[in-house]
Amino acid sequence: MNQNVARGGVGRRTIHDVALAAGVSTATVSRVTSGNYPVAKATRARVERAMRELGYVANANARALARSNSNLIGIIISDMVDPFFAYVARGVEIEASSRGLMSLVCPTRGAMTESDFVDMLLERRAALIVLVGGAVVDENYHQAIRERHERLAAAGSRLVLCGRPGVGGPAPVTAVEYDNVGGARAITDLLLNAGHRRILYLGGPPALSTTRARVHGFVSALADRGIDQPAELIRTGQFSRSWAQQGLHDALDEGADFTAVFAANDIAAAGVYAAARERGLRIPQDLSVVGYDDVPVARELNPGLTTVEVPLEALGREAVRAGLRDSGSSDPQASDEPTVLGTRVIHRESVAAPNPSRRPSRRQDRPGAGTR
Amino acid sequence: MNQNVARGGVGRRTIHDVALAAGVSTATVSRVTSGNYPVAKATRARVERAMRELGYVANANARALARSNSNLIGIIISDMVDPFFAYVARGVEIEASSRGLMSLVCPTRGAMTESDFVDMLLERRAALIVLVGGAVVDENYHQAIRERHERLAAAGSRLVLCGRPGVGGPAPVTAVEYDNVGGARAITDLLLNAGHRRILYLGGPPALSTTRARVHGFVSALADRGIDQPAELIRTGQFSRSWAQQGLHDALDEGADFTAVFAANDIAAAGVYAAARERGLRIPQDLSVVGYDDVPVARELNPGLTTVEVPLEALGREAVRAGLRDSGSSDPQASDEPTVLGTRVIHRESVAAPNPSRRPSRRQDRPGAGTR
DNA sequence: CTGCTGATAGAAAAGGCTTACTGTTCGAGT
DNA sequence: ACTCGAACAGTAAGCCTTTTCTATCAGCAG
Repeated sequence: MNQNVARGGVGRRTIHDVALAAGVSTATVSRVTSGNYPVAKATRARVERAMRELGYVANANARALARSNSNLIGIIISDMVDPFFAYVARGVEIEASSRGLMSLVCPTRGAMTESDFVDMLLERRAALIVLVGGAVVDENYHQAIRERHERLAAAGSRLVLCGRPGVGGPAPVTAVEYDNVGGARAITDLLLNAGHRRILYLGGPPALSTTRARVHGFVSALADRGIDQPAELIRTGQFSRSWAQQGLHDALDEGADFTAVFAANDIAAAGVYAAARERGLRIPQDLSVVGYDDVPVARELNPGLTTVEVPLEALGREAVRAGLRDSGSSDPQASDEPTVLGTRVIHRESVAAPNPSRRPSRRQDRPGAGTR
Repeated sequence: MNQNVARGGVGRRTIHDVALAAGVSTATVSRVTSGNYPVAKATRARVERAMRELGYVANANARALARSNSNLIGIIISDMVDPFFAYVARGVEIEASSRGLMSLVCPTRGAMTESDFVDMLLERRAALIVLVGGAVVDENYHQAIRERHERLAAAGSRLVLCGRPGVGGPAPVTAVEYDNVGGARAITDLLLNAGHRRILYLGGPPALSTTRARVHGFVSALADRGIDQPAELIRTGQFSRSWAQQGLHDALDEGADFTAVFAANDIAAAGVYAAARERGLRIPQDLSVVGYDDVPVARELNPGLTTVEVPLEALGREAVRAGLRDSGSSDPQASDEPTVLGTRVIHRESVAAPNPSRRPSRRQDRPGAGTR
């Protein structure tokens, strides 16, 4: 065997070593590894043998430089321990790794912003960047997304929006969404059908597209029954458990009148459960509660939380499919209409008919009483 | 301004453009961006201005190639939606991004194996690879880890073990662990102090180092009180909720005699709760339950789960600190002793004194009865 | 026998950044 | 006034692959 020493790298073989060992040029080796150019059968075999014997593994960085495109896919999420994002990220990862792409997860909860991460991914020439989760859709939104999209396109990266509004126009940005309005409407109907008329909507950042859509579905379901939702029964803030917990306490302290709570998501619902327990309110006898997302905690809550299932993992998978789809066809219209995935109601035990004898009220219920 | 067109890339500026615009050589620009070589103040300012004006962003792939080391850090975990791993990964990510490294998450639950990912990370010249979670420690373990370690070291990558046994020897592999034995012992003592003598250990893959250590802590705490744990009360299998749920049903069906359950982790504990509810067993009156890890679900279970807190995020952070620590000092002994993080018991409401009148028994309790 | 075509394979030029070397400048020491 | 060395900046050789041309070779039609 050709015992030439590896140059460069730290003791690693390069395409050069393989070429020498196989008695071909580096170009041929490259053609064998990338497989997108004809190589004679015998030659291919020799090259493959040399690669095996030398334990050759291509330098992905050199490849990325030469191709000016890396096989990396950036997943920009808010927080990787939040199950909503974890499941979407998993979907992205599954679809990515099935195509040989590696997933860079970029949580914006820490010191880095979405924009920092986009820059870093740009430097890396990531193949695809998936922006996950709701966004603040103000007058700058479309402009900002479009600019980002163009900047990325110029560098050969693709952008896909996942769970936030698409951006149309002459060069639409690929988007994959799920049905927030429909889901909210469906679960509100469920509450309505159980007899509730005064429902507290609790949680979610007010400016976030997700919140807007859910609230919209909620309010319009009520409106369809001729119910006018009072402003004091829509309390937005954050998606967190602690915010919702405090939120329920506040609403009760202020004497708000409601028999059910629509928590902005399941995590918030957990906060509602906690506060209800602290108030000695039984779910669902004294208070019905519904959530959104159907993340695993929904089933661990006691009683089980009735909620809206969001196809989180499918959302992630679909995002990379859509993002990579039109790689071949140069037809920009292909990605014009955003994909939207359906949601469905998951029935558990947290909803019952309103209890006329016992309604949530001011602090006369001693707090901290526990479940019993 | 110098309006030279960007060469190469797709419309992007290169270090060359910046050099031209600033009237310096590319070497100088490089020195400004990397900051590891003195540059006169005025020159630096000019270069920085040029970069800003051109919107220059370095090509990370070219840099990685030239430096033969990318600013990537691989996190090899079993599953990104499992909170145990999600929290560790978050710790890694936080520490990584504070050093300008990006995190590649590599879940081995899918089609890829740990070894596949290691290869891919090798191709990329990842700066650090963190292997998270317990491992099957058989006769090959040390050998395999050591080999992997050497292969990585040869390519300039570092390896750190996180939550699995370290590998000593002449060139020890950096490891960061947490105290499984001590934690298990402590929470077993808590059960013992509450009066329990017959405790079922439930869950966790039998061969996994994590399971071994937890069971060891459990058994030795019992032994310290002169209790000999019968084999039928150690039931290992998987960490999953569903496995544990079925496991409790099986144990009960087989008439096993116990008053408390030590679930291998909190997720398994959730399964125990579910099965207990299906059996009409009240926690903690009829059955005490403890878990391990203290992931968020522990607090949502009702009653709150008494468990062992594992500093998951700190574990991840410490792993990258330790892995990157001895970059400077070439002293290999620096990482000899694995770091081990402490655990502590979190008291909630799932433990009570054993109930003499009511003990878990065969199927006479009608299943599916719910909580009420 | 000549010129052409198709299938392969090689040479060499990117691709963008880092860094060892090699200057150059300028102030300080003598 | 002269040498020395610090401080800074430029030159150019990498780092490893990909890919565009170009060359070679067989086989074949004319």
